[in-house]
Amino acid sequence: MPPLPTLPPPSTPPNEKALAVLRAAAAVFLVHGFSAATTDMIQREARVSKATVYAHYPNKEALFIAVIEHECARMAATFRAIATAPNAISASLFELGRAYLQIVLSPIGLALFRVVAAEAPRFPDLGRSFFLAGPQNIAALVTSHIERAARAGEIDVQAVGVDAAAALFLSMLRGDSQLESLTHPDASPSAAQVDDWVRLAVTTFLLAFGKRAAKGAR
Amino acid sequence: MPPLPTLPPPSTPPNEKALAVLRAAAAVFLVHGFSAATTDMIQREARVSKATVYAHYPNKEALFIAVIEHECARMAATFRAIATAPNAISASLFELGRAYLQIVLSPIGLALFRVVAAEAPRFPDLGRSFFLAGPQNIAALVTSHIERAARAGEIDVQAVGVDAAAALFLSMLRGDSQLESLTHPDASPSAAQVDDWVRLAVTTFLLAFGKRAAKGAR
DNA sequence: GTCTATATGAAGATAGAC
DNA sequence: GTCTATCTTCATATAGAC
Repeated sequence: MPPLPTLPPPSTPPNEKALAVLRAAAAVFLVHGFSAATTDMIQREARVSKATVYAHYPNKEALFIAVIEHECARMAATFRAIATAPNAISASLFELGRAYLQIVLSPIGLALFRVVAAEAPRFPDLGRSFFLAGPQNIAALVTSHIERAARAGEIDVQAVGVDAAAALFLSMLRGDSQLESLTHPDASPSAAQVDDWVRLAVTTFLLAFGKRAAKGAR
Repeated sequence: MPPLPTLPPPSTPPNEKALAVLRAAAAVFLVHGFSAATTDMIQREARVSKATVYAHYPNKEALFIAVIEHECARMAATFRAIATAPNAISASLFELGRAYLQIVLSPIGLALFRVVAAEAPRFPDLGRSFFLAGPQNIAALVTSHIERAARAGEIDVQAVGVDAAAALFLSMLRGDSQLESLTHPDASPSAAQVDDWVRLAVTTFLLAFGKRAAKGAR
């Protein structure tokens, strides 16, 4: 009897310990930033010896880069999931906006932004990765949604163009909410507060680009 | 309501060396952030001995706090200068917006934002100081400008309120420009690019809140 | 690959002369 | 107040056994 083939480890089997290191590193780097984080913290958080950390990553910088790239990929996957979700076709600006803001204002979203903004001068590639995985990704989503709405005659964005309209919508969403959350780390915004922000952005967007009926009816 | 205390003047003794230390510390902290900055760098930059640094500031944290408070106070002063400038009464949204964006996107403005965002969890007071000195300050300015325009019948912001309208205008201004500058530290936006961003925000603001003639005339 | 133990350097902060 | 010299601690990274 041939031996039952043990389930072959997937192509790139991240070693169990290697994964523990990466997860621990994420936790530590996202809380303390690059410089204040120490390999000791990571080693302890991963319940692993210091040598094990260096067995999988050549140095602290490489580990940091791996962490941020990993988080960016997760963020990108989240946005792709929104894009391909069954309700995507009927997704309103409001739903899209709320999904975006919930990610941006989540503890991980804020921490990632803090770290990337702070370390972009030192790690320029990470700044670009973050921009592509997050803002760029969601902007493409919103743009296509706006394009559809424009073709359907629901809105008119000729004054600024589709891309700018999408960017402005996202800017209005992020604007104050992200700034307040970044500078007031104690207070986490409530779900109701988030909804208020989204409504405000949607209202203003439609005032600017909605068909005149919406405004004239007032 | 207790009177808003003006930011307490940073305890800067008129001492020549103390000022050199503070200026050097600003240069170092704004470039490297708190943790990566070392007192050696500051000492060297100030052309002063290490003991002199500690003669004026009890430790690295206190020096950092002094630096950030000082920069926030400078920023607040800049905005107050805009407010009281002779041309303030005739200042258009465009001029106000450009002044704001030039400060936000300046090397110091970006560096200050990076550092404050990164260190706000560790130094919550600095987050608050920054918010009051910068966004809050300029928002008050824009709000009063919008209020005047609304009373003059040039715009109608009843749909969202004056405060929200001001916040949205500033959010549209900052939005993409600040995000791109933060994540792409190599490329500094040109003056023309800045003007484009301001025009875009003003255009959209007027589309949303301008009297219908502006929109109907299109 | 994983551990314990350690080398090596640098950081924050101080002592003591002037 | 200011300097030179130094103390102490701790960080990154490695050596060598298993």
